[in-house]
Amino acid sequence: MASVISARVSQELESAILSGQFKPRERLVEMDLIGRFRVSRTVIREAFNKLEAKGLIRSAPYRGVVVADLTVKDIEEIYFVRVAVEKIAARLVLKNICADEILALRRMNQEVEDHLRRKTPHMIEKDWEFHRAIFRTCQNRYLFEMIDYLRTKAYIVAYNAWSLPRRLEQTILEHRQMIGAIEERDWSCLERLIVKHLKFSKNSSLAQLKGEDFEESSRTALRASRSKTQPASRARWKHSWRGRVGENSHL
Amino acid sequence: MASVISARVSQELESAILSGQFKPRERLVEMDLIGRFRVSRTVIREAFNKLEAKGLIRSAPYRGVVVADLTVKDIEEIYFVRVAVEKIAARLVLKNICADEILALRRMNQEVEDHLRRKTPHMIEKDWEFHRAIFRTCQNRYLFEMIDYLRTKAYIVAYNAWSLPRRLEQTILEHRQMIGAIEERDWSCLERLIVKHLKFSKNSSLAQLKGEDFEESSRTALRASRSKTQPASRARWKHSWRGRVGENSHL
DNA sequence: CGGGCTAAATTTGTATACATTATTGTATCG
DNA sequence: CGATACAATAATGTATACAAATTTAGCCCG
Repeated sequence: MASVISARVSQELESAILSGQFKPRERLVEMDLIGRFRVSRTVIREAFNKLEAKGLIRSAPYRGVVVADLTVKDIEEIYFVRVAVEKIAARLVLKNICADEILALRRMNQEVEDHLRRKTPHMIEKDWEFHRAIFRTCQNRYLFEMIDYLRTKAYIVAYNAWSLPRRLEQTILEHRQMIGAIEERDWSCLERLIVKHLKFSKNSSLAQLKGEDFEESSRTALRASRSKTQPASRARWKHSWRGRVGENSHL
Repeated sequence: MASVISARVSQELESAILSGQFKPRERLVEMDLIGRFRVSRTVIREAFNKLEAKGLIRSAPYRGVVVADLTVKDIEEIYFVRVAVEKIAARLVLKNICADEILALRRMNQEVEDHLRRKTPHMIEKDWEFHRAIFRTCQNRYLFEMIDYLRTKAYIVAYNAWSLPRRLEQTILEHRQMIGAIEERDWSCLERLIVKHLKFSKNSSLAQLKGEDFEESSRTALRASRSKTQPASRARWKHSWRGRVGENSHL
């Protein structure tokens, strides 16, 4: 199933979603994407399957695919679990990480800092890799999978977080502190850093969510006033299924 | 993506795997399955995608699909996380569950007991539903998803557990104790029950795993002695990719 | 003008044909 | 006899055609 080509498409689509190129609730139409990626519908659908498994899109029979969106409740739930799970993982990291791996983290962070200072387009994925590298040393594949899944999910509504003031400097500082805490096996310090980081991320997401609600409602109002000729009842229908499609598909 | 028909196929395949009809490392060939389910390869492949997301099968490009297998290390890792996560969820259950839901649990358990005593073919999935019902009341979709994912994963090598002596009576007792602990909001009792149950499941899985290793090695020896005419080097190759395919595909 | 009905257009679901790759079988050579 | 090279076979990956469902647009009517 995991053909190399559909993996590429899936990855590029994922990047597009996480970078905000496709916004939550935006529809993804197969026929549009075959042009963009120069592949057949089959491949697009394979990619859709992968993304649905990652929780980045939702789908319903004969109604297509939309980018997943998160409610405030989702954010609350996700971050509750993230805190719990990352704490557990962090404990394992301190227990299992060896000197080589700490050195590798330092080197990797050097690279991250380079990208952050030069604000390259890859800085976000480099930061991502750094966090993955840390938690991979917990030596528990399933714990790692979960952390990755929840982080990805959360980032659906976090693409604006990096444009916040002083975010870059803050990240550099946090990374250094984390490596320090790991090196000294300072459990309570590492825990504090993780919780603080997650709290910050959560607030970013919530802020962005509120911002989008605002934009959304103003856009909706605008459209409604422009298209008075259309039957209002149908327009509202179209809108509502998008918001509800596949709500329980992942439960 | 989630067409009704591929969902059906996916579900039936899942049952077949979890009931041991398809054994770990067994190969699933598309062309064989289209006959069994009377659908096209497209549908089979859709189902494969869903099952891969659930971690029930593994795949590699141009090499097809095999039922996932778990090593002893996997079992250790899975149950470590299950204990941690189910403890957290249980705390939320006690916090959030209401009288109606407890009543519903009692009714559901009555049904489970019926099936268990009559040893119907549905007893396992009824038990499954009961546990899902409990953890659903934690009111955290993501926590619930994880518990479900890990439980499913673990059951790949647990289809023999139900034939163990006194397992049925044990289950009935455990369920009643759990409901009691929930009703009285007795956190430490519920935690004890959960940990005990998981410990038991883990040991069942480990026991089954050892049993299969034994069967596997005797079967392999048999085959090797029968096919002396074949070049030994190639035969061994064929065997080794099956065991290794897609090992890192899910990480 | 607005609401409800039917038909066209769009979109997704399924089946199948063709392309690519891996595995198996066979022959040849050292 | 065993290893290698190459042809035949079987399996998966990709593209496309056709079927089914939904959405959109047009129409009529009150």
